[in-house]
Amino acid sequence: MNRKPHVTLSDIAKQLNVSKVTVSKALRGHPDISRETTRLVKKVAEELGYTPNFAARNLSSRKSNTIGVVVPKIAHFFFSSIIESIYDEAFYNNYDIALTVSQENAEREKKHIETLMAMRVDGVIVSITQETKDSTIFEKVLSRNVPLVFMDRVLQVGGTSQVTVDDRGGAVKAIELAISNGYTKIAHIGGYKEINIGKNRYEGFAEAMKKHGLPVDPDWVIHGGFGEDDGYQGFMKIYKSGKMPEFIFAVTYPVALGVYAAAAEVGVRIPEDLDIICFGSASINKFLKPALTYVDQPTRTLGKAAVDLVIEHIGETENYQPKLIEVPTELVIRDTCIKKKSAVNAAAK
Amino acid sequence: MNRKPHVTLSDIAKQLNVSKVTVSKALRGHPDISRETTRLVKKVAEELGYTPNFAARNLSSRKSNTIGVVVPKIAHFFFSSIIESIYDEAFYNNYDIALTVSQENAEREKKHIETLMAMRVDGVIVSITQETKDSTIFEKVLSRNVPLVFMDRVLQVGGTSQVTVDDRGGAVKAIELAISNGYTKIAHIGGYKEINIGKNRYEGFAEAMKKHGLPVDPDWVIHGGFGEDDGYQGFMKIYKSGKMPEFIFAVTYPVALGVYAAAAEVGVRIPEDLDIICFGSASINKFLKPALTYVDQPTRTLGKAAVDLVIEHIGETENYQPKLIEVPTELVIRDTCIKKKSAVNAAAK
DNA sequence: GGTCGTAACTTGACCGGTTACTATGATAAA
DNA sequence: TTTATCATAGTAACCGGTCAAGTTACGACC
Repeated sequence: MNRKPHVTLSDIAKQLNVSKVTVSKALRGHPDISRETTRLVKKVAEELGYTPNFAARNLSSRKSNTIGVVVPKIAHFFFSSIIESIYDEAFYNNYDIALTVSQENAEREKKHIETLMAMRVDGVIVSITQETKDSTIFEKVLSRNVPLVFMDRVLQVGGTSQVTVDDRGGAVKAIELAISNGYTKIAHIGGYKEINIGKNRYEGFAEAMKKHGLPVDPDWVIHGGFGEDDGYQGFMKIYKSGKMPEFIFAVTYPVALGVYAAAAEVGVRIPEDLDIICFGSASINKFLKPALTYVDQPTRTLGKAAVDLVIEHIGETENYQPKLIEVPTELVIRDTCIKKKSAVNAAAK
Repeated sequence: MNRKPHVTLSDIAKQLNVSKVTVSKALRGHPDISRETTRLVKKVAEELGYTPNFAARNLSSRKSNTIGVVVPKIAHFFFSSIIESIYDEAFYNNYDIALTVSQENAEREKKHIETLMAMRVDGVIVSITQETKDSTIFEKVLSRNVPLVFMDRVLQVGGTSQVTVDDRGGAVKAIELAISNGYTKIAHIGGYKEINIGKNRYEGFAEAMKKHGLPVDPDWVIHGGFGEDDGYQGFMKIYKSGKMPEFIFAVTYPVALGVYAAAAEVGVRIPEDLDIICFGSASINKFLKPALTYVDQPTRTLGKAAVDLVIEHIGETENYQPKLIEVPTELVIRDTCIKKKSAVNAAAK
């Protein structure tokens, strides 16, 4: 296999005795060039095995036709399905995606965003890490006039658009379902309060409790991360406190799984001894026993909306108005968060 | 927010009254430039908020420092965890990753590879789709002298390196475990035979059966895809045939899940009525009831090996020797594929 | 004093496209 | 016949870097 330098526009031009501009225009279907010439150019390009050089194209046209994406995790249903929808929507709109994964690490997130800037992506979609606090890197993106859209996990930075889930409303729905099923001793294993999804889900929980005149026991409100281990630890903390709630509202699906694991370990039965509901789901939920009742987040809608939003902003050369899109949630009833058995009689509610 | 054109090397150069080459070299830590000048350049670069332009860099240096990756799926544990390890290893070696997802669609796969070529990625890692048959696009990659490494799912194309799993050996281990547990009526819900993982797992199955003098019933060997639905259909096909095996060897984890779903639907209990083992796992396996006993594929090893291999090939300017790496599997025992309880019951079935 | 080596820069070309103008011949309008 | 217009194509500059090959100043060495 001998080194075959890449075919360029000039190679095609030489072959046809035209200028490279003609070739460039022909390949892009520019009306300047006649049907016949265009046909010839395309034919020769094919024969020679021409492959455009994106670096050259991006450099001279000052756009990359690429949207940068930064997500905290990839091996989780929520994000991987969002990513699939982002790819689909970008593909449909003829954009490329530059995907990066921060692994819930703020420093890595910053590096990735710098790389995306260096790639001169036309826009950026970010779902921040659990630990992201510093907004300077995002302000830098904005100051460069690069459209920035936060998705699901957002940071308050002026001028950015957001696509979020109705976390507060979803949490209220979840708690009200629990209450309507006769539960009063309700705990919440939540995420960090510093991040919107943690904060809003907690607030929805608190709001619903208050509205129904139920006390919120501080020992029954745990704040931590969004992973399985956080759920495990959260449960154990509550368990060891000695007083058990009847019901847990978990901030994410992995957290709920952590609760399952911990409960199994200490012999607490779900849903008999402890019932549960959570935010988000996974493709395997139907195989879980008991399958979790959950607040569904429409991942496809989220991804599509985020892409559409950046593209819209890319179109607007001048000062665009940031948009805040909030997509509604839906309760999906499965095997948990069912009518409380011992309280069936007292279900005069 | 007013349009602020990007800061370039020349901007920094002007400010310091040096040439842009000096700036370029300084930023790269080239020994040509004095400590003092380098310090100054970096300081001004920082002040001005310089961000390199990768397109320009790639164009003039003729390399992108990027590895292209094409996978068929992303929302599945196997691939998403491989991808995480690919990112980690690339990050460690200072390479960027351009990730694309073919969605098991050969045409899309081809398009993605063309995009990667246009990006002039330094190397490509591919896990082909279920339906990929045509190898011309891959030959095109090779003819361009771009290192190509197939990962897990491979196509036989001369000159490519491969990182695969010991599918055949893993299948043999799985079947022998079943046999040692007393099973003789063993079915296989397999993948397409045209693709290595489907072919080799099937062959391992057949080899083990033959070795132990067990018959392979053609009705008990199903070939299809690698998804949950394929498992569901596969089970139903066997179930409707009227004669049930005691044991199923599923080609992938999702296929096994499909079997779970189908079995539950028709009231076949796992593992009592029908026992099962599969290739691959998922993070939620421990929550599955019964948790699947499986042939573990070391995803982190796969991803890392693939990246190391491309990088190695990128290093070698001249004709490199393709390498075939096969990583071993391991049996992980959980709740299925356990000792057969009663040969009488099973036989009476 | 002349030659050489070296540290520290600079010059100019080039990577492979795109873009804004310019040029040419043919045809239509005046 | 002259001028305006249009369809087609060409020219030259530029995008923001990198690379190879100079250039300059200065001390060392014989």
